[in-house]
Amino acid sequence: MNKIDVALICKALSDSNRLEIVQMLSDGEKCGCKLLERFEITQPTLSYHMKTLVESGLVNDRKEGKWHYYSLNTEHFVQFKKFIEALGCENSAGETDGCCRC
Amino acid sequence: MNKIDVALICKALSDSNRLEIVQMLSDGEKCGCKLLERFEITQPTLSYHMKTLVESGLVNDRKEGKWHYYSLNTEHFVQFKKFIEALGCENSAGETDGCCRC
DNA sequence: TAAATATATAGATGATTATCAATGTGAGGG
DNA sequence: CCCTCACATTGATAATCATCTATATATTTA
Repeated sequence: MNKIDVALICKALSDSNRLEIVQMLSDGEKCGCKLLERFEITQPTLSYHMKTLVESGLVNDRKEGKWHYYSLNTEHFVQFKKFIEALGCENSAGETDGCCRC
Repeated sequence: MNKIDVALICKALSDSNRLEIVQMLSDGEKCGCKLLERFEITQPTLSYHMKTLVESGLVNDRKEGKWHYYSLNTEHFVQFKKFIEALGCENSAGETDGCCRC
């Protein structure tokens, strides 16, 4: 995962509605209409946010009948977390113990 | 640290220039002119990005003579990492072992 | 087949973003 | 006291964002 991918995910998480959607999905997959109930936004706006999340790679979209089930893309999410975890940690070759100061 | 703070930090990290600045600062504090050397942007644009980072709480700004020294706000950064680490982890009360599946 | 439901798309709008050139400010040096 | 250097601010601009209303599409149900 490179800088561009991470920046895209950060952009996806830079809206508090979308952050809350991700929190809700951590509990397991949910369909769009269930998500919509929890927000004070219109259906097209939710659709727009879900598109943003899916395109960032953070969320999966599974269609079943007339429903869309959204879930976290765990693989991608873990990679993102690793990048953020490493960010802000000195990784210079000069370190003798192989550990950063964070 | 609440959702609004996290969304603000994510917004600050949603630009690959700023992501790279944070990477550079992980190596220790740097002055603006040193940072500027590494990018293909003008000085006002760097100034704008640094303001964004400082206002997100992620970066400290220390003035010394005519220089500005920027460094990571470790405390804030650690809190952000904790939030992201917890995000996407089920924390429901039903869990018996107190651990999430991530 | 017609109605209802879940979602997407199109088009509009006001707000915000990233960027620049030009200029202002404050500190040091000759 | 002027000049230079590091940085901020202003004003402009083109692009993107978040949101809405209106409408289209696809699927299930009566």
